[in-house]
Amino acid sequence: MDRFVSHYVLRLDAKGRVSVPASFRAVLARDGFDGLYCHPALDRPALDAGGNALLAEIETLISGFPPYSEQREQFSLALYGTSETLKIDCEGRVVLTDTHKIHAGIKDAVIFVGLGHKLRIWEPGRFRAELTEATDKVRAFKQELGTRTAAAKPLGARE
Amino acid sequence: MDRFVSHYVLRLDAKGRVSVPASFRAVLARDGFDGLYCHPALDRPALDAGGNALLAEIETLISGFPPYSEQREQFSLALYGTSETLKIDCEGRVVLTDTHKIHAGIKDAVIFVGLGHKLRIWEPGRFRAELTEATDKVRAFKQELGTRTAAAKPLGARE
DNA sequence: TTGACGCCCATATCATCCCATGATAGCCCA
DNA sequence: TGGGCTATCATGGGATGATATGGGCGTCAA
Repeated sequence: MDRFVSHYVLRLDAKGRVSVPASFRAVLARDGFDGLYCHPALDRPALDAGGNALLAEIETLISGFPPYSEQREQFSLALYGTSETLKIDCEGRVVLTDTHKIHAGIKDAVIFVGLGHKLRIWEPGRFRAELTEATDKVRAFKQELGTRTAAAKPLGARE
Repeated sequence: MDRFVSHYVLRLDAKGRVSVPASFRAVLARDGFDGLYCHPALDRPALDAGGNALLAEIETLISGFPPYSEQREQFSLALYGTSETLKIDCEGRVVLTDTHKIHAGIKDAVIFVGLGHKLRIWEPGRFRAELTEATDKVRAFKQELGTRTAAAKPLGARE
């Protein structure tokens, strides 16, 4: 498997360490990235993390703005400036920074959520709220898609 | 055969394992996917499962939204974040996660239903209810189609 | 010194692997 | 055509290994 899939609840130990799920470590290893690149999500109380695929996405986003433009500076700061490359110890654990933990409201447990090319780290309670909301919206969108498809032309999306 | 067809009732054993029907395993093998990709169906108490064909469908859907867009984030979360790649042991069995079993109301038996490019996993009782309802709708639609067809031209739509 | 961090080892739980058994269906041969 | 054999498949249980997690110790820097 070459993408981050599924979600896992993991607990922080007394030293603040948390295991990165084995399947995610496997994706990172395949991606060729040593460590875990991590930054606060732009508009959520969560952390985005990943490897080279995430870095490439960020690079693409930033290079889309003209050099020295205000937006480029701001996105560089928000994405590069606040990020960390966490080391993964030989048991597969990382230590989140205090800044990141505060941003996501993380105390003694986290949820790692696979989003395909990257993963997201949540405080478990907040994740459940987010998931409910996303599920509702996706469901509504699917209904709309279904009725539209039936009435007009197919969109290429089946089912 | 390169698609999932027919349906099979299988029972979970004491460890929660359930055999994937041999014919479905054959389709997965031909598809080149190792394991069984599985996620909760968006608007039904059932699970959608499959291999590369299903993943490709999801990938196509998600990549249709721009990076960092709200919809992309929600679809990634609802589809990738809630999915699992189940391993198939050498006897052809998988273990469903508790979350998935709860979503589908699965206890000690399941029914695997082929849907062509993917398959769906139901608790048998709920499947029968769904089947009854679907049959009624199809029958009504067919009647409607018949009267319309008699008056005008055929639509080419099957089923 | 003290605290943070990296490295090492210990352990319990759970998943995976491996082998065994019973049932069924398809095949071969008389 | 009928009977027996065999391959395939679903199912069951024990053993082994991986993984998450906890804690000890040394090192480096403030």
